[in-house]
Amino acid sequence: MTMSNTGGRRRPPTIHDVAREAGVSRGTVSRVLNGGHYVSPAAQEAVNAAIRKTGYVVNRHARSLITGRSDSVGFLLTEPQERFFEDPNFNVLLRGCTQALAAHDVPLLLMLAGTKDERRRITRYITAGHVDGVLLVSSHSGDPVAEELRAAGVPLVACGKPIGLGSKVSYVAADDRDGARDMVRHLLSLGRRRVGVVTGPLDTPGGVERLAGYEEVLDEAGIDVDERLVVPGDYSRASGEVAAERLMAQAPDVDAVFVASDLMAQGVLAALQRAGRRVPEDVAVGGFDDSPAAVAASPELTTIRQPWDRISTEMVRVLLARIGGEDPATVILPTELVKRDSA
Amino acid sequence: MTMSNTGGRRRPPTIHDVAREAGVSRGTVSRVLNGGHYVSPAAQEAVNAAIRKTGYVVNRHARSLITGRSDSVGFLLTEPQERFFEDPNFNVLLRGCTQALAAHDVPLLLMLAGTKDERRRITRYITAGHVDGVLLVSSHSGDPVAEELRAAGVPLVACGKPIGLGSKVSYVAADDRDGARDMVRHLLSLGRRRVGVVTGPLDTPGGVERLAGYEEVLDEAGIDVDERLVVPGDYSRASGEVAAERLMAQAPDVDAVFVASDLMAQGVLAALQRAGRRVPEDVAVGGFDDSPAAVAASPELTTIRQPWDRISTEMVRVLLARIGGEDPATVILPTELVKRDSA
DNA sequence: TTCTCTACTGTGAACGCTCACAGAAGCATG
DNA sequence: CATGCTTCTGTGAGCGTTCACAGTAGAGAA
Repeated sequence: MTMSNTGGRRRPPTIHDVAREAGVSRGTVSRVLNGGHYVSPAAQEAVNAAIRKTGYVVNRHARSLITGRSDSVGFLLTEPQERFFEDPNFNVLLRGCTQALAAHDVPLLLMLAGTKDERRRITRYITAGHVDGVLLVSSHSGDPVAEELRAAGVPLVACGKPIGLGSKVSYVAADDRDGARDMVRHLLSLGRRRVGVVTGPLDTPGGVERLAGYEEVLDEAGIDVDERLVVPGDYSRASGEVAAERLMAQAPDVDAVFVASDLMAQGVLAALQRAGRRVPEDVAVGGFDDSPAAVAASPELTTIRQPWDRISTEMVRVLLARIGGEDPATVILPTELVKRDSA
Repeated sequence: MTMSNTGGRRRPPTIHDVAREAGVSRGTVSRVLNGGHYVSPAAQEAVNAAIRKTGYVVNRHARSLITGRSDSVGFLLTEPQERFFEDPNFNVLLRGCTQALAAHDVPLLLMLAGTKDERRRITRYITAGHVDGVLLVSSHSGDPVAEELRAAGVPLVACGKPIGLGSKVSYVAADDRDGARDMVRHLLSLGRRRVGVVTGPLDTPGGVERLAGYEEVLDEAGIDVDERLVVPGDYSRASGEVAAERLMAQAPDVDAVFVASDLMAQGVLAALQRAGRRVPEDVAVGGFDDSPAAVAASPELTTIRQPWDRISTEMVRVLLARIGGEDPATVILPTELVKRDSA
């Protein structure tokens, strides 16, 4: 009654069995397994046949023990997890990374650093070399886990530009600034001249960049930035409502708003409509993210789409390069303006 | 220029270093690491001090090589991935499993079996013993991956009752039938007597069970099941619309509908309202899942909540027990009726 | 012939750990 | 005093790979 799960599992074949089957030595089998250089075609074929026949699969533990690599990578989320787990874009990212890694036969270990305990455990786990590198999702500044990993020399690729980490960390990000520029240009092209902005948190690169894009386009159009049209937010829906009310109070003649997230834009829509302003007739609204909130909103939000699928494949490419000892360049990917009804 | 990532990483301490530091042998250190039986308090303490001092972390590859265990488990998704990745409940499940495993110091490997190639690769990976067990998310019948794993004797715990797999597979599920009973009883308690049902796909256990619960309660209330009130669906929003139209055509006097998923219920609401029926005044509607669709709908859906957080912790508990050689019982968890506006 | 070079192959050692075993020490029992 | 039992400790072997090295065979050059 205690060994119910052992039935059917037998000792798997080793490289030794394959060598005997193929009539060669362990060394030759190993060479075939690792690229096949300096192996005669005959031996090559014999080994492959033996592998097929025996159903041999390499024992990764034995390999790792000697190579010092684990041939696996971690996917580390240090953000407050609710925010990301509720964001479908996060799912696209996670799925994309998993699949891109699978193509290289590299397993992905999911790591969630919520509590202090978990953070310490995960840091030890990673610095002990149990993974070869880490895909990092963490946008708030001064993340201690990320800093510790960087200091320990763990290959790291961040999603979005990390704040406070040295230049040793590669990252892959959407071009926030350019996305913001596109949106604000679009609003101007509709003839609006009193364009407000609801920013993201300004201790995150995304928040800073999106605001910078807004200012650049106004500059370029010869419009002075009016401080009364700039209102801070924190990406949440509630902060969007508050911001919109402040905006209407400070600058009643506002005729367009660039909102740095779709969630906030939902709040902005609600506040505007409550105040009797029609969207987009009286005030045009542009969001950011192309989240499901964008189509759920009414009117449907014009917004900026980030290329999450490409972000994931690029993150994997860059991380594997970094693990391989290269020093790959950071990647900035273009965004896309999605026109719907709100602007 | 090619070894940028090696800077800062040094050879980590081994069990040997700890033994020397503590003035004991490798064996004693190993015993401390694995539970501390047959170790004197003095040695125990000396070893722990040495571990702290050296910063030693066990090399899991070396351990796995000899124990044959990997001390990791896979989280395998064989469903069409879109469906699950878009479902926030799936996120809760994944997060819950990751955290519950982390508490046991067991890493979770995320595995997505989308294409045929991926399926073959993953099957080989798992049957080769690279993970000790698998948390399985796969509800459609006759899943070949699951069957192969079961046949290979891999410890398996499914989420939801698996169809077509033998009794060797444990599972953890919400009590679909009881949830359905609760909802239909609730509809009857509102005085409704012409209660229809939009079923889920009847080749899934969930679909079958929810329908069974509906029939049981009608029986219990002495009401004959009217075939015209039973309409099939496939959990999608579109199928809900179609089903509602069929329902109104076949049984115009319908005054309540139990819909086997919130998504379908959204479709049902839309069709009913288009036909001029008021919800809940003319027709009461009950959903299932308590997904975000439930609160996004108007009126907000009365629905059945499944305890996804508990499902995940139970899945982990059962899997670890099974890996440990026990034969744990299957777990059925209670659901909860969430009353909102639609019924 | 003899030497060198290239292409290939086999062998022992090592990776860091656990496990089985042997043995020591302490104490009670015959 | 021998014997047995319990509690604790050290040692050697081995898990399945890779890696460095030595060695072989054959081709071409001197």
